[in-house]
Amino acid sequence: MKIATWNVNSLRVRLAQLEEWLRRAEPDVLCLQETKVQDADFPVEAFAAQGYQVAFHGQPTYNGVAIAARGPLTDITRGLVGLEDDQCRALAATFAGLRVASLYVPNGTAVDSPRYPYKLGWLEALRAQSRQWLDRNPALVLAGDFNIAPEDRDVYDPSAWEGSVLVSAPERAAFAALIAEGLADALAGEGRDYSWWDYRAAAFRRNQGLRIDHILLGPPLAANFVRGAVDRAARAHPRPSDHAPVVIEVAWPPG
DNA sequence: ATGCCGCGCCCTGCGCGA
Repeated sequence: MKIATWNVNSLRVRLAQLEEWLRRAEPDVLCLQETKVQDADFPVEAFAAQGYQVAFHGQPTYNGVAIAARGPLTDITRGLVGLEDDQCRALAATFAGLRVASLYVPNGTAVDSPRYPYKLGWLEALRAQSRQWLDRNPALVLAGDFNIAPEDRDVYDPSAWEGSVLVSAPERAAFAALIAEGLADALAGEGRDYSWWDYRAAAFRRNQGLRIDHILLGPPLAANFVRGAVDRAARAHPRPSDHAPVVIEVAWPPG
């Protein structure tokens, strides 16, 4: 079972790349973020042509999440329980016995921005929602753009980033609280790599990146983790997203 | 210190991203 997540930074702009990438990477389930497409305009046929069923939760201009899978997606839910949010940032569905969530955690903008407490509140709602999901089905996958670099080794220049948004202590504490619910950061060990590089200042060429896109696994999936990696080739593509896909394999169903 | 780039949608400049 191949599980992937990719912040595409506009599905419309990246659709041809994504179609090519699906043929090459062959994920069984793919979580997308920053689709920036409202539901009426979602390119369902492009996915169907490659055998993928889709669920999506989008709005014009900003945000937008989706899940594509090689099989039926059931029990689709939008948003997070207990959180009023007019931004389309969370979508969950059940596929092949897995509970899969595609997540676009708010950026926060800066630690002194009004969007920063919104980010921390959003993360607390995600933690509470994850507790519920795990209690219902421990085969949980949280995949997406978390907009948090969990440790200094996930940052190309930790001293330059110290205390700023994406690395600040409260954000890292919120990430740790998610993990403490019983989730494993799939690429915390082997395969650990940056997942985002700024478009500006030739950041990708200079490998000035951050690891902010993550796949978190519930216990039965973490126990059957096989391998994982960041697909840097996608970031090297002409006119790329600023994020690269994260792809993992788990032995699922087990045995 | 700022912009460096890229996206969307219209204020084709500006907000936003990370």
